[in-house]
Amino acid sequence: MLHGINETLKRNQLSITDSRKKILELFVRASGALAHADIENQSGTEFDRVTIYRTLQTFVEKGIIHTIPTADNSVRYALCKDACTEGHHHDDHVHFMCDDCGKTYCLDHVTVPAVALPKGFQATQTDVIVSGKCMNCA
Amino acid sequence: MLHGINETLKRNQLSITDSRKKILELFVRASGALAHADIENQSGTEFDRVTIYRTLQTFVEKGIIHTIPTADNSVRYALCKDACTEGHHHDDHVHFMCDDCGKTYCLDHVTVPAVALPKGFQATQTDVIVSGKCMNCA
DNA sequence: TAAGTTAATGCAACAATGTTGCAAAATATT
DNA sequence: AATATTTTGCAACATTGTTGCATTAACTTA
Ligand SMILES: [Mn+2]
Ligand SMILES: [Mn+2]
Ligand SMILES: [Zn+2]
Ligand SMILES: [Zn+2]
Repeated sequence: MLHGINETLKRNQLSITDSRKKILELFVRASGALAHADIENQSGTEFDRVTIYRTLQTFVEKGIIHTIPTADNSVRYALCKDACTEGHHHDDHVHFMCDDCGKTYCLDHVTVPAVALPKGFQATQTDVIVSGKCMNCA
Repeated sequence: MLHGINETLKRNQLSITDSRKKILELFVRASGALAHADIENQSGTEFDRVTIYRTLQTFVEKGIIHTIPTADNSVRYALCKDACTEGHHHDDHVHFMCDDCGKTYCLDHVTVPAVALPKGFQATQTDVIVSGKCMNCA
């Protein structure tokens, strides 16, 4: 699966650089979501902080990863598993944050329910964040 | 309705100070949610930035206001209309963010749907954030 | 209501997070 | 291999949030 990384970058018309390869690899290996700080920790002093910010931003724009809204207002990112493309995300799954271990999960098979809005409101996106105890901590 | 402010503070065993009165008043008057910056703007140089942070924190702890998770990761606050008490919030309503005007609404009458989680996951809280166009911008 | 007690505020200093411009380095193209 | 393009690292800055502590304001009780 490791060589899929270069292909993912190519497919998205991104030049293949050390930081992009390494950061994308971290996401592929990760079982849950990653925060900026996680990436900074796991890659040591290898890359500049700014490079990580820019790489994450690029990946989001290309539809390689998506951001996860959290109740504690810390930004997290996870691989897009659906057919997301540049400027067009389709990550309509529920997210789960464990209060115990802090891990954030993409529940890819739990789709977000439809919400009936009051008259006049038009939805374009719905985010659902569930928190509680995860399968490892329950 | 203005004298309800002092009573709300008393009921929550908070001493009545200028900053608390003014900030609570801003929430009562506001039709939507407020960010820290909104409060800072609307109160001018009247209060120190730190005081605003501490007041908001106190109000959240007491169950007077609740935080709203947002997709763009900016903290917003709104009055609790349900029976929230110290350390016990019951704001199980859907939130709406307008992409046009930026306003955040508490849809008090739209309750969050139940979500069926995979085996092993235990929910304690569910947040639903819908974004799109609000009644004024649609 | 005045004195004593308790709690909140303002200030300064700091920490964390994120952004921008630009020269140097790496990647892609020919 | 030479050139053109993109990305990176660095420095500097902006924003957001936190903490300790002396001053000030609010509350309590006499
Ligand atoms: Mn996800
Ligand atoms: Mn609300
Ligand atoms: Zn867990
Ligand atoms: Zn609007």
